[in-house]
Amino acid sequence: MQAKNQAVWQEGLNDAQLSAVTTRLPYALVLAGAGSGKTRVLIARMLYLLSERGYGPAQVLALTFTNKAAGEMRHRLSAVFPWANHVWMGTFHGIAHRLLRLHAREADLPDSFTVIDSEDQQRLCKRILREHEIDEKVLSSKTLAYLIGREKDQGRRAHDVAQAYGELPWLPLYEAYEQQCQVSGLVDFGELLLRSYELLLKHPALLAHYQGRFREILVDEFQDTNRLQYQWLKLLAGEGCGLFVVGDDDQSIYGWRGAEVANIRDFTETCVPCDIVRLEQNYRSTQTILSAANAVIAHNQGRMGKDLWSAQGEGEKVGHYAAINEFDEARYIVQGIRRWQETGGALADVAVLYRSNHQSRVLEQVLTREGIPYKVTGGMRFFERAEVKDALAYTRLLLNPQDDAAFARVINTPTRGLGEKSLAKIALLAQQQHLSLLEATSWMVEKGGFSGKALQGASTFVALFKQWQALRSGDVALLMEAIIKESGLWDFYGQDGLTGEGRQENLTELVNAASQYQVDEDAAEALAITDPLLLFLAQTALDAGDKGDTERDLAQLMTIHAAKGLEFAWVAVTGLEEGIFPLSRALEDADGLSEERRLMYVAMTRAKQSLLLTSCSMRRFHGAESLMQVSRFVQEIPTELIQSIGAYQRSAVSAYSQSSDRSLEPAASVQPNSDVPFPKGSKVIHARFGEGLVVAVDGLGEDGRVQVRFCDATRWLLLSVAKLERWQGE
DNA sequence: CTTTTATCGGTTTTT
DNA sequence: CCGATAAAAG
Repeated sequence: MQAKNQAVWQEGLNDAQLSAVTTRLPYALVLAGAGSGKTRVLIARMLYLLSERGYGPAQVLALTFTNKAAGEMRHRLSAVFPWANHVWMGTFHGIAHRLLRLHAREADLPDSFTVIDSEDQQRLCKRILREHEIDEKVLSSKTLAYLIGREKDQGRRAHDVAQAYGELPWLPLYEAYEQQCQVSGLVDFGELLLRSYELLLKHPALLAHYQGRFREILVDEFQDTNRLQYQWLKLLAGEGCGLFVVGDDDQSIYGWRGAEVANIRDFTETCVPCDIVRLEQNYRSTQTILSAANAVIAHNQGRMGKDLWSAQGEGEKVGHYAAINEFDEARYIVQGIRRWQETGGALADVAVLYRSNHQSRVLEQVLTREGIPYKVTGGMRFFERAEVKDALAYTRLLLNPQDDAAFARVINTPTRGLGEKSLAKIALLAQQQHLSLLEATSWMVEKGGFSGKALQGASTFVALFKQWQALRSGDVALLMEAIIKESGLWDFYGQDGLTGEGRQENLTELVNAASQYQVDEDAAEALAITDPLLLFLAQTALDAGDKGDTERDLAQLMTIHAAKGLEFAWVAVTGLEEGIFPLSRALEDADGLSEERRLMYVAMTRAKQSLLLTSCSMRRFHGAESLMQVSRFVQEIPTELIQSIGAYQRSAVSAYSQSSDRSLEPAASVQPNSDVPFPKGSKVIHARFGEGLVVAVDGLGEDGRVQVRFCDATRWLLLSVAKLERWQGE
């Protein structure tokens, strides 16, 4: 049996991977380059510990950053190891959540505490700003939520910040926020970690219990840990527990969210003896793609150092198309995708990546027009949709009447005549009598605190909750359905026409989800929850609810952040322009450019076979057309690795190009040959614009385009699109 | 209190 | 240019 397991975990590992998997040092840092098989190493390590070193399933803890990664790990482990579901595996937040559920009392939380997301957090901040009569122009709720979040990432509460930096003007707001959450039984994402950290710190017996339990903790994507997560990790590990962390400093792209690459260096210095293993063989991309990516990332300072190599041969050159504008850019990408399909490639192997979400708009337009089916990943997630959150807020309030945030969300959704004024009255009473908003409303209904429309609305609202209380312990799906229908949400969204229909669909989907979540006994056990309604809410809190629909053959559109960890045979990275990528606002930070470059590195290393970079010389910004310069990242790729299609662009850039020999000759000087059907100076006829004179040529053959001066204007035309004919005029 | 009109601002987002 | 909020009219 041992021999069989050994065969399983060893299978197909290279020397570096094997040495990482079998290290006997208590601490190990695996610097795993993109596509170097890091998930495989993590799985193998777990199997090795379980089968070779005699660790029990309860003695191992595996931490990831995404539910997806945790799910994949669990899936792959359970394929070879039958007790996989006894291993604690989850996201940092998921495990912290579990600790808080198990020890809610010790953590000073009500059993029914609710996890709130960033939007709820921001709404709460908005309310606090209003209560403190602070204009959002002075300090926006967004900024406040961000500031609080960042401090929690550092492990600092309001009083800690005051001690460290003195009284900052927004600290009373942070304090009010903490208080509000405590009273309402709310826990935000940062709080999950901070509270569970304090839980362990304040209860030595509990800490001793967990430190005695775990013999090794494995961490995926270690470069993304923030200070608090790192402290949390070290506290939980204590003296006797091994730490096996896997990461890549070059792929740290969440610095803006508190991730500290410095944790990697600190780990090697404070956790000794530490085995450092580099995984540099890449099993994903061609050597050309890797060399290009290596060249770009080499411009960053202070790296751990790592050079990826591939055994897959050189492959084709990296393409760079300098488009006229974003429509031309999208059109060229479509052309590339078509060609990929013609060679037998599947659409599911195609990814179009961009720096910011809004860039998907034009791409979607053109892809739709050209009939290429696609899927946009990211953007609005299921459990973030307004209608879904509305329905869940009713549920939250039913479960926990103290939840003022939930109350504020639904009291007038759908509209029932309780606007700003009524809400202020309720809030005042609540504050004076130390009641929750719901209790205050109930009191006012009985004692005649409302009049007319408001009374009508408030009493139906209060009555609804009494009614639902009876369904409270029954079937969650039935309850959800009752809530959605009887609250009026269903009809409310039904009025919205076409968009309303979609919203109603989502509400139906929510009812389905409710019936599915109830069956998950593993989750119930893990979170030590018996109340089915509470279990449902706890489950949805940390879950985006996206269903990966991979069954259909669709091209994938997503931000580079969303693409991390994924791979595609054919990849286009768009908007490679100064100001877009690197993003101008990101450059304000000291480390901003480095992080943008790491993002570029991540983008490039997604590609297995074919990598196309595109840039526009003109882009519609906030309404106005602006001239763009090609991104410095394109310039950082050695000329011999790149095939420029919009050649004239490259010489026009210059501002960031270090050496002039890199820029190509202007395309106008390209000699006429069979690849250039309309050389400069030739006369052409266009079906719509009429007669014209070619004033510039760019690119070759089907990829090419020409600039033609017609009688009314001068236009760039794609040869693949425009039907030009030679005009043998006099 | 709700609907319309003006003004403003505009990254990335695993949890 | 678009979408999200804030004052002004219904």
